[in-house]
Amino acid sequence: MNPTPRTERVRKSPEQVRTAVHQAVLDLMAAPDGAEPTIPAIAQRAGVNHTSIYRRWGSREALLADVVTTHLERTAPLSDTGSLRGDLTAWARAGVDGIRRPEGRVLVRAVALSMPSGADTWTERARHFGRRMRSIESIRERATARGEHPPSLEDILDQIVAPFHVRAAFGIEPPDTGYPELLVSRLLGTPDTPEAG
Amino acid sequence: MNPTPRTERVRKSPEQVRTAVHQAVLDLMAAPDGAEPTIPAIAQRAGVNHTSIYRRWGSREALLADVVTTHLERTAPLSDTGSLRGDLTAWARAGVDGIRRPEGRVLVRAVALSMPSGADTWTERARHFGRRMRSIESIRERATARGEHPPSLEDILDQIVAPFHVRAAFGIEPPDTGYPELLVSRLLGTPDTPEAG
DNA sequence: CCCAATAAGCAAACATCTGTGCTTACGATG
DNA sequence: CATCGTAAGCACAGATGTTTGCTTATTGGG
Repeated sequence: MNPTPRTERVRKSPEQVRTAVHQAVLDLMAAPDGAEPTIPAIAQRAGVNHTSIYRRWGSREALLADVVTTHLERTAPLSDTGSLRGDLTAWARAGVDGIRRPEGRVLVRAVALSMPSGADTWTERARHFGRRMRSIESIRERATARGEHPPSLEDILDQIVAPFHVRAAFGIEPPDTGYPELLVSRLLGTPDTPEAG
Repeated sequence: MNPTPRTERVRKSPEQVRTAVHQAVLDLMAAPDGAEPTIPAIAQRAGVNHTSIYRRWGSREALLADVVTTHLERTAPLSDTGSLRGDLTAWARAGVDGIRRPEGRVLVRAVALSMPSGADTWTERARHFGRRMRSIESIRERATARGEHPPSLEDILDQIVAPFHVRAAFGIEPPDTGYPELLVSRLLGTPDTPEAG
């Protein structure tokens, strides 16, 4: 008896769950409706039980933060080009590629969505954002070590990072040629001329 | 008999509901926890039944969009200073005041939150954003009418608007002196020198 | 003054999201 | 091969958000 083979329920390993969930998040966020995915929706898409997600990550914010850090660091291995200008341009070029293709746009939006909205909010948000700015900081540090004088983090934020976030958030395509170079030149001055500021 | 006076349930007029709900949205978004307010929460705060909100606005996005357009146009009567530089500086100064005080930060965040996340998303988002950029466009138009040659909308977006949105979204305070002038000078060049672009 | 249209309030159904206790598969260790 | 710790799956409960049918106060027009 028991002709019904109980179920072909195959249990995924923790690593499989992690992978499947990450992919599901990226897929859902890249989907045309582009809404913030819910935990149950992610679970279904990933083919795992939603309780696994709740127990492992606890909140959607934490999950998104995990996805972001994982894939951001994978996507941007931080090219060390040997010059401040080169590093910044590379960063910006990665950003352009990022917001031009859906799967990259996703990450930029995910950064915004993974912002903590709970209790201590403002300082917490700033700290969280600081974590995302580490790649920029390391670019500055390398420049300083080389004896260059990089602009302040704030100036880089305003002139390089901000345009990407706004465009990703609002769906505005960047110019298709020379945009990274344009942004960097605004910040550092044109390659030939001395700095303007 | 009937000693219990049934209830002193006073019904609000449509206009009262509208006002109370708008104010509740602004209050809740300015609150320290800064989370996206839910419809029931808004209703309770406003002292109205939540069904009234559902029936009238239909979705939180629509409600936020309504709040934004109403208060944005009230807050920024668009000072016409007589020069492109003056207008842009005034706009930026309003932006600084905006993200420095909670009740203003609210509007900047609300713009982001009121972005449509539904069906046609990207074009829809862009259109929605375009609506928010009208004030900038009118600044450009006035400048053109005066014979000035204003920068492209895109350049203004990147260099003036973007920094505000990013800072509002991530909780980063702007420099407390000269920030509007700094941004405008980057875009137009310093007042004394000729344009740098 | 009366009447019809509009929209607020109420209650209850409905859907969805969040969290908990328990069982059980998997993998590591001895 | 036996045992144990970890974490996935399941069922269900509780909280929260969304929607609908109905009643009734308010408003404006005849």
